[in-house]
Amino acid sequence: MASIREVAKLANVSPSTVSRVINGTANVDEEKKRRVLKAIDESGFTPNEVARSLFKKSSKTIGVIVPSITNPFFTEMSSAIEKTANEYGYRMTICNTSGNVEKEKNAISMLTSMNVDGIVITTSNQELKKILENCETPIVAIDRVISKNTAGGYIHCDNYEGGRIAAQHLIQNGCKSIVCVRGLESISSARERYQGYLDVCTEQGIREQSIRCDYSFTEGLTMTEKLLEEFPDVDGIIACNDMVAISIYKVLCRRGIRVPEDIQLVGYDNISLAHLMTPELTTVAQPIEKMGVKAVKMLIRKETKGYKEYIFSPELIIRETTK
Amino acid sequence: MASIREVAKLANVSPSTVSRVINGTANVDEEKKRRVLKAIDESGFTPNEVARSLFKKSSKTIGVIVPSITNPFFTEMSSAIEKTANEYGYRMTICNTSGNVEKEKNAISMLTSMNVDGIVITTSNQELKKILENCETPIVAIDRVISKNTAGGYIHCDNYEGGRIAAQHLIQNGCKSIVCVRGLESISSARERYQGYLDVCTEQGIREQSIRCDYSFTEGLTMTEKLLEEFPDVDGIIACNDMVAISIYKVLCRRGIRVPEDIQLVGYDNISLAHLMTPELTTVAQPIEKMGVKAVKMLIRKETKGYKEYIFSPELIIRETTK
DNA sequence: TTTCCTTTTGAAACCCGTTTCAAGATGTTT
DNA sequence: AAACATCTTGAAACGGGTTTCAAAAGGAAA
Repeated sequence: MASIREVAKLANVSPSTVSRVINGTANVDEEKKRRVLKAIDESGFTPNEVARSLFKKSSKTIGVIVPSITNPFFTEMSSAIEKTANEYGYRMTICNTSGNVEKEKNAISMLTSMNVDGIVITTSNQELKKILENCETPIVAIDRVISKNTAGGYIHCDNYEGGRIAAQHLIQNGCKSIVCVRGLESISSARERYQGYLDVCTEQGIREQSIRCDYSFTEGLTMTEKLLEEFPDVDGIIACNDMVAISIYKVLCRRGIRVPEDIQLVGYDNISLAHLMTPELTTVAQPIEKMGVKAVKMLIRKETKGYKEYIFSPELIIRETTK
Repeated sequence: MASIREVAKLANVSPSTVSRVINGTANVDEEKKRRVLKAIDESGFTPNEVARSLFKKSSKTIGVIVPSITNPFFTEMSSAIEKTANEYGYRMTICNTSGNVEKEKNAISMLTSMNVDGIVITTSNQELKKILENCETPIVAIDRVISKNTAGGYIHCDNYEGGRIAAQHLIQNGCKSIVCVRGLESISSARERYQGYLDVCTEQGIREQSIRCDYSFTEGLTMTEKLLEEFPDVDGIIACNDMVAISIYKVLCRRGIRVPEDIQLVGYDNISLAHLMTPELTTVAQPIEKMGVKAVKMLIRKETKGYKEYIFSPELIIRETTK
């Protein structure tokens, strides 16, 4: 691979001049510029990004740390991040952690030592609080809060309101026995959604019924079985996310339970699959793309000094799994 | 951020010694080693990966270039790649190209100038042939071939056989009017699958019927409408992938057409959603994970000198959308 | 023609971890 | 005690762009 010094030799100028031609950082004599461009072309030179970022302390990269790269919520978010990053001349690199603290720590130190210009992270581990506070790289937490007022940004959608919306919708639709398939207690967004559901229940004098479930569809499957056993009179289910809603639907269907006639079902997130599945899934939409876009903008504009919170509003999308 | 020279000063040794302690590349006096470790701990030093990879010409990273990061086939593949890469002490960075040649070229030059240790690419653009041939970084094409015998590896699943399997299954199940929703002509894997379908049709004296469709579910939706208009007597559909199969199912369902009673449907890929959807999707499985794992192994073991082809076998997974 | 200002240019330092090389230290053999 | 082998260690060079700084060159004003 040709280096800038070889190009310089070919064009009979100094490396500095070549650098100036490449980056347009200073005026260069037209004749020399032509020679340099010719030399670059002939040698097939491409500037070495590593050397560049070593000096610049910037790699024009946004790092994304997520608990799963197969979960559509995160891929749709990452997709938006990547697209936006590209628009601003940045790349994206994804790290998958499976929610594992060690992997998260690794990912952070890896990304910072790669000179990424910003990190978007979705995590629930309180342990990371100190690390993130001492991290010089701009960081925004997305979807899940690590700790309010920790340095960095926090982008989320009003989960409490989302939980309320879902519960209210089912009650309005005549449900008397609503079960909330709540996410893990450790996940802030899941706790908030549950709280929204709970408050509506107490306000309306409806019994609280819930069951815990992580965000995977395998667990969605087994938890639905358990749910039906524990709450045989259930007529409305709020799922912790759309993937789980899909698996709940599968089990109900298998059991011959009709949706929405016997049980009404509402998901959460509005991933594109919610619209694509049959029947189409009623769900509480989060503006997934907008959240990703906002995260990138905050990072690039360096709006993460101190603590910056940005809250989006959820929206109920009524489709076919509720009346 | 502390540098190795600061650590050296703190520990009262030379930077070389610090480097040797970090990497265990040479014996270091126990007492000095202790001082160095103490200094590292106190200063919170982490080696700068950029400087490291500048010298080493390796970033311990595998680059992945895919046409979409929301398509489950690619995310499941990337997930396997990431997991395997991690096991070998490598990271993964994903580039999304939307099938755009310019973005693909950019991604390649970006990744090589980042000193990635290997590239996994899924592309159909013949234009890249020369670039890939001249690329010093090990490359493996996955799923789609760029050109046989081009330098690098090529990992795929026998698509011709997959097309045959799907067609044979439908014929055995009594289908008389089978429509192949074939993928884009530009995509080698799609061409091969179609060829498999076609050959079975001629062998069995069945009429060839097909319609083109890209791998997005939006097009899947509109193409199904067109399909039903053009082939009103259709009783079997082979989809170019599972996502399209899901959208085909949606349209059929909407029209009141029963699956599998009126029309039998077989997908392709066996993404995890195929199992999760209701009804469960009969599909031709590709060993997505194994393909990803193999790609990483080939790259890390530097088995890509010359041309290395590795073919997996497809497998019919009979579920609920066929009789 | 001299002086001053502006522009262009290359040498060298810089970013920071790694490695080579040779010197210094320690130990062993004869 | 001399000669030799082995280990430990730091100085310096390296990788490849970028930037600073000062010199050189060109142009304009006096």
